[in-house]
Amino acid sequence: MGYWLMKSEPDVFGLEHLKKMPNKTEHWDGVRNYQARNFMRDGMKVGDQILFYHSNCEVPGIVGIAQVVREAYPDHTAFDPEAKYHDPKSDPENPRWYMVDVQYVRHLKRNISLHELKGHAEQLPDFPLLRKGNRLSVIPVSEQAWKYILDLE
DNA sequence: GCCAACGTTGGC
DNA sequence: GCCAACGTTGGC
Repeated sequence: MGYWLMKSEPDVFGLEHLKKMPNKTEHWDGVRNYQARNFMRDGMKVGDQILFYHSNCEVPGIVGIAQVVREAYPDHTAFDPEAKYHDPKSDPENPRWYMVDVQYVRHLKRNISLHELKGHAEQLPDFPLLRKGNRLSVIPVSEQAWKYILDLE
């Protein structure tokens, strides 16, 4: 079983939004970073668990859990000239960007803020979120880090 | 709103 | 292939 962390801006699409979607499921479109794409396309499997992280907000941190319910397929929003994340270099014959479908699992009993996580940096040596300048929106999480973080809950 | 970090673009 | 310019992310 794989573990991941995905960032989202709660003002744009937060965990509450995901919970209210039909089937509590939404496609994770708009990823336009090659490293993040590769993690989604090559790494994510159905059933993988996701730490849902809120960024760019009052208290950035992990707020809940989601899971992968569909493996990577072309992000069609890249083909649409009207779409915010349109990419003229991506087309249906040769898609450049991919997305997965993500389903709401649950909120954490309490939010685990970035600030709090920083206090556990020693126990989370490989946790990319704590690295300076980290901007990836899709990040693999080790099983140890997954368990450690959920034990904080 | 500021700014550091970092990815991408494009001229050469 | 180098690197300056530029755009974006995201914490603060």
